[in-house]
Amino acid sequence: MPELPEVEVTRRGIAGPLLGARVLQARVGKPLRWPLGCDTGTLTGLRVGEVARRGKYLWLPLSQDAVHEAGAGEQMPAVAAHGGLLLHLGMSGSLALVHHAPAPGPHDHFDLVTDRGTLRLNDPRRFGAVVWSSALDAAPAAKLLHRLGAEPFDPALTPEVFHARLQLRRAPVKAVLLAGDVLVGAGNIYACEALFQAGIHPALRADRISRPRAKRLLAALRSTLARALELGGSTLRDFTDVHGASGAYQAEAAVYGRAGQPCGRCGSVLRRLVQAQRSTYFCATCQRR
DNA sequence: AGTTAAACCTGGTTGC
DNA sequence: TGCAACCAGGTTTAAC
Repeated sequence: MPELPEVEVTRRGIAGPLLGARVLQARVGKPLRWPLGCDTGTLTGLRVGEVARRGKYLWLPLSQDAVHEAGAGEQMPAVAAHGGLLLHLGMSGSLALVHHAPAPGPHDHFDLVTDRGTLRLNDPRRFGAVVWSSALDAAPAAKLLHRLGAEPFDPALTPEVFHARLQLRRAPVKAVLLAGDVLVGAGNIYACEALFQAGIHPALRADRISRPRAKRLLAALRSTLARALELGGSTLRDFTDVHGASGAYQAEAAVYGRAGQPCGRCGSVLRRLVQAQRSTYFCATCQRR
């Protein structure tokens, strides 16, 4: 489900409302990809900082108040707890922010109850994750983030840098994009769409992409992700923003999920192939090796 | 070292 | 209608 646009839509939906919110309680449901890594009680009383995104991960900073609020005689930890939650929406996850949360449904696997509302993770397939980490650059968060490639809109990712990184890879360009270690954010939908827009065959080896074509691919990735963000992401089945609204990009997809339909540019029948265990959709006429 | 399968889950759709 | 097979926005881990 969630690729960079969906995760960023989610981040924008929760960052403002949750900034400065106090955690009243946390609840975990069925197991997700990894255990939370702390007792739910550890989160109680902490305040939420500025929610950030790295790739498809969200980071919710949580820290003790600067002001010591404990009354005399109350037990306080010697060192104030601070850290945060690293969240991933996996394949089918979405976050909702509601003021009066109903009883959790069968797929609601994490609640962060705050004085500004309840942040609830719904994730039928449970490939998502909510993991406590003492800092973004400490384990376990650092271990999960360190392999990630460049942010697609990072100005430091120039066409020259992108091309140079692709030159090091012999795998099909589609597989390299999905791996996320050159550039993060593009998942199956947007990798297919960007390759179509750039006119590049998905099976082309990454190291066979010329400098001009790499430049065109980077531009296509950026415009595809930016357009999806404008439309609130894509909703195939599960994804909604924090208010429950669906994305609209899927209706604009030129190739994704359209095998058997005519290409909107040339009229050829769009095709599907499997790469790295994922479906790739493409136009064999418009996309050249 | 670098690329490719297997694994984690649930549920909707397709086809016999 | 029932049931099996296949498919789905991801990514770590193990195996060639």
